[in-house]
Amino acid sequence: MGSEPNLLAVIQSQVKDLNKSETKVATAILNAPEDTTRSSIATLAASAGVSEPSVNRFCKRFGATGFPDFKLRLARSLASGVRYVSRAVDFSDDINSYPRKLFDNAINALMTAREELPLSDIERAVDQVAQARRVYFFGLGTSAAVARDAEHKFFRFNVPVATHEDPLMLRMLAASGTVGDLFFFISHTGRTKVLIETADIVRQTDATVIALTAAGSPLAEKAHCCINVKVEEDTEQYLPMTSRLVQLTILDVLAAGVTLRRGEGFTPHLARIKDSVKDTRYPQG
Amino acid sequence: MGSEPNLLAVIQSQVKDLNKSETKVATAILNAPEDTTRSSIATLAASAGVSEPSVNRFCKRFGATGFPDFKLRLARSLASGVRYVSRAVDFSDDINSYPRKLFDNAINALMTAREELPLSDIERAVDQVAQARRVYFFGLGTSAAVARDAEHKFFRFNVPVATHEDPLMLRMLAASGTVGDLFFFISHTGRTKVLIETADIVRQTDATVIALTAAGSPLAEKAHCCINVKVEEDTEQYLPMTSRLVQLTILDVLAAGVTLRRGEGFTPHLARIKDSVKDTRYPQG
DNA sequence: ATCCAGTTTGTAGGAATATTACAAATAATG
DNA sequence: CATTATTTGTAATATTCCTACAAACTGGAT
Repeated sequence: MGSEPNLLAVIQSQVKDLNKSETKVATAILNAPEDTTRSSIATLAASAGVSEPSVNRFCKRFGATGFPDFKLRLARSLASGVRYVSRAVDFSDDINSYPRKLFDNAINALMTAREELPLSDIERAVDQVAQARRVYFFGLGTSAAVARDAEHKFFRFNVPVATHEDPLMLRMLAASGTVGDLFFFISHTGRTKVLIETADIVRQTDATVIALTAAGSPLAEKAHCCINVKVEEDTEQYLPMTSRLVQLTILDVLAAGVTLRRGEGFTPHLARIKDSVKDTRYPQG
Repeated sequence: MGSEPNLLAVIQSQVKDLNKSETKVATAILNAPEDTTRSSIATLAASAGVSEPSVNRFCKRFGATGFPDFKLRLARSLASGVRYVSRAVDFSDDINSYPRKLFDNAINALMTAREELPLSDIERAVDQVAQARRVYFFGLGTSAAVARDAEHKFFRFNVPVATHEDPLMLRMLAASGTVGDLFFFISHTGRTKVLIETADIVRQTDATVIALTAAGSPLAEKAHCCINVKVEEDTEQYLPMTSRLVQLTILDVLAAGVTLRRGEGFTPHLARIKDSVKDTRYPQG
């Protein structure tokens, strides 16, 4: 289920390589894409001033099996595609535009990630976490908050979890790793020296390394199991924000996976933890 | 661009009011919505175990002019990312379903929030943060990680920021507030006693209270300015995860807002901060 | 010019698909 | 248990779409 590129954009970009009647069809579609999804091949052919088979050929040229399939793809593009272009915030933006843009970007990132979920890696990671005797979540900078969040999530599974930011602590803990210890590294870039060095140290022990980071990065290479997060981000502009959202969601997925692995008998335990904070809140009213 | 309600959601919600054959059609579609968009009315009728006109009637019942139109609407719904209603993960899920569900929920929450962004509140909050002499981010439990993230984001604006979790610290800092101090509370429920009490103390000073929390909650009432996050969440099941994503994104929005407020002359400062961590990473490539 | 290969385009018929009218079956009501 | 309303399916019709093929272009080469 590969995330197809926006169909309208594709048509637009290839419009100059088309022959006469195909060009007519292309412009007709580009002028009224929404209408196109509702019209029959005859209608479109008429409004483009060509014959029906020309339209049909046009559709096939763009990867569709026929006109109905083409309409379907077009409809999909329109639904998602409007906000498809990840738009960077700039100084010409105002309150009416930049919040939307940022939300759009966030949604986009999650949608993209959803289409490319590395399910087998996730499954392996769930296994590791579920079996671990001890889990460390290591992340620095922006990822420190993500690691913190992970700690908050995973302590519920009756496994000792910890987060650290002190590089010396990281190294020492890494060196102390043994069978059953799991070191879970979180990094947007996968190029943070401290983390890579720490992972190196872990690899000299019998402990396990999991990385939630960019595919192909140095950190990813050190890991026994790597969950790839590829989020294209204008990391020049601001901070990595969308990748962080994806990371958090993937950690949610892992937590859910572990919960499922624990089985139904585990829910009372989770409920007890939840109940424990009840008295810290005012009751709903 | 009228945001039509998600077709699958509508079907799901009305499935119990349908008659026998319509129910068959509904379940067939809900089981394989993606396939449905590609299949003919005959195929769907067969897989649902009903006749073609039954399918046709079903389509019309849900506002379509006919089956092709229905497929189109369905395709749009699928593409718009809100894949399912809010489907809770349960113990019948496996690796092929629960990761998707969680991502769907996350995307859903962000899309809903995007439609209801409290722009004027955001603007006011940006003002407050931009002018503040000092900013405290207070959050407990899951929101502690969000507060941490906020700290990471906002220190860049040359304003002293801090996070704390110790209730005693919270109270003492609250009491020490003066004009120009900004206390930024983050809470999913808005009913955490410690935070509410702390906000109370702040209100006895000349400092300002901002809350990123649920509308109408006790905490929201204490705030000078409240950014409402209403995310319906089966908080019974697991943890508040989607609301946390929305909170994070809103904090991103605020950060962007402050950046814009600071103006273009501020970018070198941001660049300097970014450069400072360059040497902690291995270069790309 | 004009012939020829290659390409493009349209025509027409046929195949697939969807809709409608109506009748049979089922359920609901008195 | 009869009567009415509702639901469902059958069969014919209408629509939409696709394919094969022929006509019309195009751009060289003579």
